[in-house]
Amino acid sequence: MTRILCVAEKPSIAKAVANHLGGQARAENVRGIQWVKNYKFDYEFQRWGRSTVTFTSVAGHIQNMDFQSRYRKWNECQPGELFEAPTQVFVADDKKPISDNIASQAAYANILFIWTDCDREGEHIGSEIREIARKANPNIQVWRARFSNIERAHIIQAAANPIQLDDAQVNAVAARIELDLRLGAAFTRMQTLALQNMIPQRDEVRKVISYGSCQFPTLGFVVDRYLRVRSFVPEPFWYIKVVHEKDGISVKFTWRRGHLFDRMAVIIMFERCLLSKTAKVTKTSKKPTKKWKPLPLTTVELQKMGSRFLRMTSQDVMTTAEALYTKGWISYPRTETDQFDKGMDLRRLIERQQQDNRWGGFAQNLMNGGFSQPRNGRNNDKAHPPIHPVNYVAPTQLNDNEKRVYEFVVRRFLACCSEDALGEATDVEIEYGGENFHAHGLTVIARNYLDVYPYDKWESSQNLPAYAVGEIVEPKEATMEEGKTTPPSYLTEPELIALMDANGIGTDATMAEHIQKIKDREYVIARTKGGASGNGGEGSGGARGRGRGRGRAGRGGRGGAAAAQGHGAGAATGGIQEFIPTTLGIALIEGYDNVGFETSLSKPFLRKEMEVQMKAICEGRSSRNDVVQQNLDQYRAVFIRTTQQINVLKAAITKYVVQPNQS
DNA sequence: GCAAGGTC
Repeated sequence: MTRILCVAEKPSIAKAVANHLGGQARAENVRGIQWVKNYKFDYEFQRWGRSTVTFTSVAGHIQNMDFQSRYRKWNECQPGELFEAPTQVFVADDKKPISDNIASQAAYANILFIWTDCDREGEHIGSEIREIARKANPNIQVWRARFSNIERAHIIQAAANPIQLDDAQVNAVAARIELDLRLGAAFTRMQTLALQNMIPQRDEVRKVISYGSCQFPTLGFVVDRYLRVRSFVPEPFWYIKVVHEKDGISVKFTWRRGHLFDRMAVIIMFERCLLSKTAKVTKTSKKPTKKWKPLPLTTVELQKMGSRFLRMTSQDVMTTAEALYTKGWISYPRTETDQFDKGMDLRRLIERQQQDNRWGGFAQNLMNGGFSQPRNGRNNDKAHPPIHPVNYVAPTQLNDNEKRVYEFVVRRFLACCSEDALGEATDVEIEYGGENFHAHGLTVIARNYLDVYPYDKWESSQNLPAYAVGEIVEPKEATMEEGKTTPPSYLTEPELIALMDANGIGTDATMAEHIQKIKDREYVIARTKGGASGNGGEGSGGARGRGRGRGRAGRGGRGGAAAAQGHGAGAATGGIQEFIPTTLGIALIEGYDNVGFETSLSKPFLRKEMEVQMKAICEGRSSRNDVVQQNLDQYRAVFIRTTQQINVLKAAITKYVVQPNQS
């Protein structure tokens, strides 16, 4: 019989696929590592016939890249040498048992069948597995499975149609790995060595002043917003407000022009209104409207919603979601997919939620005919389904954070499987002294998904009285009002995540880590929005207190800080984190901006560009070597210019950190 | 003492 070694990217996939192919596959322990198992069974492959199978897994990347030993020591080479220093790829100590397991299993196998996730990183992990297996058994044949979910039929299909590893994708990732290492290490050492002794150290530990292609743009977003808040100058504006009373209802009409910054112009228009005495109804409409139910849950959305509604940092949300996943309560929490596969049995998952006393009744309604197929978003990573509950767990078995995240995941899932909320929108438009004004009313007719999803708000406004087109009305009140523009608020965590996502900074699984990193490095401090103290709010002292002063008023209620209330543990109020750069953070960004290269290291363009180039490698339009060399050349120029003009960077540090009161 | 990406 043919002997086949299958390797997945993580233990859960190995287990699930092995059970689909082998029935109750026998699980054997692997020496030196608890969570990886070897599943043994026989299977009739279309291509290879009756085979003896070992199905195992790795746990992410097995190999790491670093410089050769001499270049790992900070004082044995110049940071600039790291652009060319020889590197080596090796198995990290904690991955040895995994690597050894693959080697020993491969030694007896005829075929290596790779089952890593079907994304770029998965392809690279596949190549690492291939390398280890070939070292142990040079004759082994290598294949790869193409699968996008772990439904039985789909897996059987994938087992029957093996393909080859895509070396273009492998090379794209290899380029990223090398660039991140070289640029990260070179700039980090250069900055740290040049600037460290200018920064007051709070304790004995020498703080690293790190650079990374993701952490710096992340910091850049925070600083950018901070500077906009600081430089904000309020501007006065004027507008006209009209109130009419009918059937005992006072109807407020808003000006079509919104507001204008020219006071005289508004005065003239306002006087025309007053002169005309009456207004005429020009348009009325009453039509059904709806509020769409949410899309299936992705990782980015989970982190945004979590930091907005659950009183948790995105990092805590991710750690908690991972714990819920490993315990078997929710599906894999790292996914970009916002579409449920048509074949997926969603009803079975809803059924399990019927026993809960908070949303069980709602789940029951879905089972009794209320079910509606979830909407499809635009993203499908072809590796994982949207995040959803897989089993029911009682709140007593979970800790506080787990309770919140689980509740959110369940409510979101049930909302997805429910109907849109329905309402009726009424609109009335009047013409008054040559100006147009309108009033809008909403009546919610069926709350539907809103009943299980308190994170969305949609409420009836007052009912508008009936108006007829052509009707002449006499305003009860017409006033000219004054207002002023309000400053933006500091960047909040959900906003930062959205910016990172939109600019391709980090991946769904790493964005929270980058945010944590700029906190750890004391580039930013986090505090609770609107409140006095936040957690982690002990930065190097800098910006705190300086950004106060003006404009906390009138931030507008529309932001989203208004959380759901009174709907159980998950619907916490307030508690959003906002980020303020420290003096060090501002100095770094300003310093690089002043070095004056076309694209500052703090801007997201460079990371985006790297993404574009990786795609080019994947599509065969570019090569690994070209991309690496081209980027090294580009960054080397920035590096040289920065070291030559290190005084520019030092000046920024002096301005903000050394003498923060004299700016 | 350095990065970012997987995952436990």
